[in-house]
Amino acid sequence: MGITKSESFTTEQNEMANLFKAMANPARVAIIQYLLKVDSCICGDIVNELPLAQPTISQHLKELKNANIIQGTIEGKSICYCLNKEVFESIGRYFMGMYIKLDAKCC
Amino acid sequence: MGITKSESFTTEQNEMANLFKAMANPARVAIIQYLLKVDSCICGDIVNELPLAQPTISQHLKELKNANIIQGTIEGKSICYCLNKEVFESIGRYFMGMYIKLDAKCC
DNA sequence: GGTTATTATCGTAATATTGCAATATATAAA
DNA sequence: TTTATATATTGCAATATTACGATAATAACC
Repeated sequence: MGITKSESFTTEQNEMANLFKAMANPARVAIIQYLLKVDSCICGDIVNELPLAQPTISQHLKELKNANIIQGTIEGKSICYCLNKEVFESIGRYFMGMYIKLDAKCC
Repeated sequence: MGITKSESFTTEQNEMANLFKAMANPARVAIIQYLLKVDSCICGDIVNELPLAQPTISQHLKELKNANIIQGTIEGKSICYCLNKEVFESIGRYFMGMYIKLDAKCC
């Protein structure tokens, strides 16, 4: 055992879990916050900003890109990264929708 | 290494990461969705609903409770679980706030 | 007390994640 | 074409997560 039983759950449940997993690390939260502040930047900027090695940052950027949270555009010899606006809107709606649906009646 | 360098990041960044981590698993997403549907239930109901063993469900409930996503109240020999409304409001606001801050200008 | 029902904990095996050094790749500049 | 710059990939060690069987803890009921 030790492996998540993904096949036992719906595609939507797995997609939500993967989206949260992409944000479930302080370095990736910091990258998202930094991108929110500067709008867009190159990988090297983040390496200078965070106390992590370049390969580590590169790996985190890859995971954020796989989850469609950020996008990267080649610009000469560097790559320009920025946040994907739609993702944050849809996550926000997901949670606000839950909040509205939620009854105050609890145990 | 292999350990997350939590001490290198802010308390807020670690708290957000931990909150996402608590939801970064399809079983826990399914538990949250089930609780949204039924308002409240006991552990045994979730064991019947999901294809996971009782100790596994119990462990997932513990993690959700640690993250303050759910709360459990002792009711006789069983425990009644329900969602914490405030958490979903605050996460929703976090993302909607990001969406509003986000400029359309990307790379 | 003894029994049953419900949930939690312990121990463990399998797998996933994190971080980095070393190295590879790609593009621009000289 | 060599050199410098920027990012990605590989390989690995340390640690974390996932799932479950066995077992413990707790509370109601007789």
